[in-house]
Amino acid sequence: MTPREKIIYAAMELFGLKGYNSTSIADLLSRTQLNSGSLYHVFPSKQDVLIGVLEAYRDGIEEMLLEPAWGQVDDPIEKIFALLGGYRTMIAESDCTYGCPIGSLALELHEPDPQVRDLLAVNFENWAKAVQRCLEAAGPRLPKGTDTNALSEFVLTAMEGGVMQARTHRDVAYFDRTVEQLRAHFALLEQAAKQAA
Amino acid sequence: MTPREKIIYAAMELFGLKGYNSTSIADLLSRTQLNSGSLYHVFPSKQDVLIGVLEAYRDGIEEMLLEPAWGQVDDPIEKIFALLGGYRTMIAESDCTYGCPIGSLALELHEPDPQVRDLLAVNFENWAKAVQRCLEAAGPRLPKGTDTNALSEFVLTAMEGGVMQARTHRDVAYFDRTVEQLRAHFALLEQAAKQAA
DNA sequence: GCCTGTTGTTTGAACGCTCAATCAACAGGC
DNA sequence: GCCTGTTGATTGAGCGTTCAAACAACAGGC
Repeated sequence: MTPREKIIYAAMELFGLKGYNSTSIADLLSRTQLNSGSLYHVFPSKQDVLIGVLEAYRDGIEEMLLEPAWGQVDDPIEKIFALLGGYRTMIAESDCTYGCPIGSLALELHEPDPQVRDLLAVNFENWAKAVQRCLEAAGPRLPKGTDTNALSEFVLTAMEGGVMQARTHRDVAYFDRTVEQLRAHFALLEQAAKQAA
Repeated sequence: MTPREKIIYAAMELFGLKGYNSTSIADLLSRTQLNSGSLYHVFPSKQDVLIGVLEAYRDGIEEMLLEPAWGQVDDPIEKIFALLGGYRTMIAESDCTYGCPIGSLALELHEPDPQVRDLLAVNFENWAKAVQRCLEAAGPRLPKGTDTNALSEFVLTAMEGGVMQARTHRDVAYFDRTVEQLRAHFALLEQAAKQAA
């Protein structure tokens, strides 16, 4: 494991746990057992660590997020809810302290550099696109002319909002109810598509 | 205007603009033209300022948020979208840097004191309850047995997720599409209620 | 096999600065 | 004279970052 990997790995954990601003370089050093010079040899600044983390999320979405969730799911719409189920697991396993790392950073960083903001946006975009592919695969089960882009963004919206409420109340039930509402929405869409056919 | 009011007012602005951690006491002092001793005479710690802010949001939801949005709206379901319209205005007027103050704080503070967490939760709860009253007022327009509590939380979820994406992409359209999807959901619900009748 | 020069990496003390918080001194009304 | 509220320089911890020095690994010449 290279120093670079060590740092990224530790930063992913700590940024998620304490946030970016509240994670000090000293935190990263004690977690990785590196010295400050070594860290700064690899990353010229703290923000570069953040960029590295966001790139890692961007490049790892398939194997870190999608593949684990979709291992044994074929139905395209169930894949969407399997993805949400992955988040539910994270919330429950963390005693409801889990927050989507991208969403948390997006709200914590109020005036991010363009490079950072773009990476946040790209991460959201890739997530939504993965959902959109599922929606396209569902084909005629959704009403003709469905805006799959807008609907995929809506799924992301529901996930982020549900995670936020679950963490604030320290209660997964808030996430569960959000997912339940989304399920109802999909049920209504499928029903409408069937009636039109 | 008492020092206390000055501080709360300035803190509401600055916490929203830069976040809690990135707002220094010095920022509050220069904004209010107070001295540090005066501030600490009113608020024993920075966290107490935060608590004051959250209490102000809690106590001011009617006149600061609901009344302005509902001034000329009677239809209960349109009241919900008028409320969302208020957020749309804030987003647009701020060049898409606006974030719901409660949501931003909820995600920025990773290990908040119980008192702070409770205040965040209460603010969410009151917001959702206001929406829920609209849903109840809509009566038979929604399907019989609709879980108005869960649906009101879903509206909050949509607002928060939409605001988050709009700010991250610096583009109101993301918020608009979220609201559009929510409108579609309500249309389907109303249609289902009508068919059942 | 041995020395020498080079390159890339690691070390960790130190730096300058900002932060939240303090407190002895003071002012003005009653 | 007392008391409530204000002043603003001061404190000390913690922050991100720097840098001269040490070190390891290797290549080439002899």
